[in-house]
Parts: sequence; C-alpha cells; structure tokens
Amino acid sequence: MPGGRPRAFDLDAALDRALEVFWRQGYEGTSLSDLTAAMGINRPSLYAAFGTKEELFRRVLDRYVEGPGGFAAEALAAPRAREVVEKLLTGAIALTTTPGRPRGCLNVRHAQACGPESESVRQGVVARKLADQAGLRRRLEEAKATGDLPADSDPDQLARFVTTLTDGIAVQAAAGATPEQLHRVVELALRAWPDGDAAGR
Amino acid sequence: MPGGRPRAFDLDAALDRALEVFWRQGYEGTSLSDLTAAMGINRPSLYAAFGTKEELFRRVLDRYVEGPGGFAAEALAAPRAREVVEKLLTGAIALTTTPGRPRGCLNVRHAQACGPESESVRQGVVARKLADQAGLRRRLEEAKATGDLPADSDPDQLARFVTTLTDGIAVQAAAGATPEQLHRVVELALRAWPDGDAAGR
DNA sequence: CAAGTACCATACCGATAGGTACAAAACTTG
DNA sequence: CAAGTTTTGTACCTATCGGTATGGTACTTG
Repeated sequence: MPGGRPRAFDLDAALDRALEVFWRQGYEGTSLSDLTAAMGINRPSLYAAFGTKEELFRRVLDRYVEGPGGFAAEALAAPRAREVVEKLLTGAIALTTTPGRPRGCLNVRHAQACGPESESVRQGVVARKLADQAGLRRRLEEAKATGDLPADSDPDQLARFVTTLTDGIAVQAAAGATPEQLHRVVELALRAWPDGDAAGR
Repeated sequence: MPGGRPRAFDLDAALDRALEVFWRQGYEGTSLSDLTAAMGINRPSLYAAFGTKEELFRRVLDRYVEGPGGFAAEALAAPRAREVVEKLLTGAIALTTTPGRPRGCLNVRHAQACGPESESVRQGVVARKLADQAGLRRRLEEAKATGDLPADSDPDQLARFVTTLTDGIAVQAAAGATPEQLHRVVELALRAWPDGDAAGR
C-alpha cells in the first residue's frame, strides 16, 4: 500500500558527512546548521532520517567503529598478544593522524568533560570505551591461558596500559604530533611488554 | 583622584570557582550563567573584572598551572630523571582523580576538537601543552648530558612518551579509572624507562 | 489517473547564548 | 559633605540554539 516520495540523499553518505563534522568539531561545537550544511540536507530531513542531534551522534558513533575504528576488531583477531597490541597501537596512530581527516579520536574526545546537557552523550561514549577495553582484557586473558603471555602477567593491567597509550596517542595527535613521533613512542612503550624485548632495541 | 566603590568579591576566589566549572564542564559546555552562578557575581562584574569568557578562561588556565598543576614544575626540579618522570606520572594521577574535584585534566580536555568559535582557545591550550612537553625534554637533555640518562637515549622520544602517558592518564581518569589502577599502569610503563628496571617488577 | 504516502523546503517556535546600557550604590579624595 | 570614580543590579540587546508546523512535491500502488 505505501509508496511515497523517495529520499533524495544517501543515508550512509550523509552519516559520513555528519561523522566528519562531529569528529572535527565535537558534539557541543557542532550545530544543527553545521550538520545540515555538511550533509547537504535541510533540518526536517535530518530529523526524519536520524532523529535528534543526540540520536544522530549515536548513529555516527556506530559508523565510526565500523569504519575508521574497524582496525580495533581486526587487531583483536591477531594470533599473538604482542601482535594484537602492536596493531592496536599502530592503528590508533593511523586513525588519529591520517591526513585529510580530523586529528584525534572521536571517542577519546567525547569521554571527557562536557556541559550538563551533553552528559548523557558522554556517558554513552565512556561505556563504549570501557567495553572496548574489556574486550582487550578478555583477549589478553585468553592469551595468558594459552601461554601466549607469562603466568604472572596481569591482563587487566596490560589492557589498561595499552588503552592509556591509545588514549594518549589520540591527545598527542590532536595536539599536532606526527605519526613518526608516535611510532617511536610506541616502540619505546613496547619495551615494557611482558614477553620481553621482542621488537628489540 | 581615584577611589570608587570597592569590589564586593575576592578575585582569586571567583577565579577558583570559574576554574571548577570550566574543569567540570569544559569551555563550550559552560555558559556565562553557569559562571556567574558559581562565582556568586553578576554579569557586568564578571566582565569588568575578567573580560570576555575567553579572557576569563585564559586566566583560569594560569591559575590551573599555578595551583592544581603546580606539581609539574616541582617534578622537574627532582635530582634524577627517573624521579622527575615518576613525580610527573603520579602527579598526573593525583591531579585527575582526586575526590571532590572534576575528573580529568583541563589542558588535555581542551587540546582536542572544538567548534570553530573556540578554536583560538584550543590553540592556546595546545601551545601550553607543547611548552610543557618541551620543558620536560630540556630537563631530560640535561640529564643525558650529566650521565643521568644513557648516552644512547633520546630525550625527545622519552619526553613524548611520558606526556603521552600523562595525556592517557587524564582520559582514563575522565572515564572513571581509579588511582590504584593508574598507578599500576605507571609501574608497568616505567619498565620501558632506559635506566632499567629500577622500580622492580 | 486518482488515492495514498513519504519527503522536501520555507518559515517559524520558545529558549538561551554571549555581551552591554544605564542608573543606583558605595567608596576615596579634597 | 560635595565631587569624582568604580562597582553593582536590573533589564535588555541581537544572534543563534535545537526542534517543529505547514504545505507543496514526487513517488508507488490500485
């Protein structure tokens, strides 16, 4: 029975434009006008397709982890724990310093202080971040169980160590650090990794 | 010649209130009404005493580094490089997780993505962060020159490593990490420090 | 090609943003 | 205590915020 006028824009393309703006300007620094201008649609269309600004942002977060943040899921699938963390760290550098896209990390940015009106958004981002960190911890627990990590190692500590580094990398990138500089930081940091100095100095 | 009605509030106390609000809510998430309410003064008084919102924020940044951020300058004065970085890292944990104050770091938060209207604020914060990092690098260069760090060590890399960790600590704190968890991260990270495993595993 | 349906565009909503005009109030100086 | 100076409180400014009502438009279905 239904039919209706067809949508004149592509949903995913519009979502990508919104992601770009939120990534570059932050949730609070982005207005509906910024969004509609970047997405090439007008306000009612945005509302009909994505709901409120906050709902749109949540959909953008999904797109972020599926797209630019997809390296993380791939990294967890690496055979050895050391590889997992190397891929996470180098992936974080690429994510946050690739030319032509905003610097820094959408999640890291939005896990931090914001006005009361955006607090629910922040909470959602924090929850995602904690879930990611827990996923890494489980991966490292598995590695420990199979002997891929020493018996006296602490997966929770190790996972938090890696996440602290990726968080720091995102901040450094936002402040202008180059990928080369960050790769050297990672190289140094990995000397603390419990399977010894496998990447060698 | 001059005289005039005396100011009915304390400048530094008002600045501290403003710091608290900016720290908790971020520059963009804080309105003039939030500020005047917290400072206990009205709008024209705020303007007369501190200028625009942006000028007030810059004064708050100064107060931040002199007050809560003061540990950093003290850390640089420690006799050995290892002590310097230990104090910086543990100080960062205390700064960002002390109960009763906002979680996270004012500088780290504001070095990241924001709307175009706040971009000049962000640039200022980034400049401060880079200056701090350069200060640490010079301190480590000095340590290397005096043999306190190995001859093959790289002060720039080491300074960036430590700053990446403090940045990451701030993000972790904002996401709810406890001081204990972060101390264990620091303990692990210090195994990568070039003077060896001085803090022991 | 008539009926039904979903989308698009303009124009608008109340609320709030940062910032200020103005006059009353509280002080110092002569 | 009069003149001059600075702060305070109220009331208001324009611009923009996120969100929506409305009516025309383009399509699918029968």
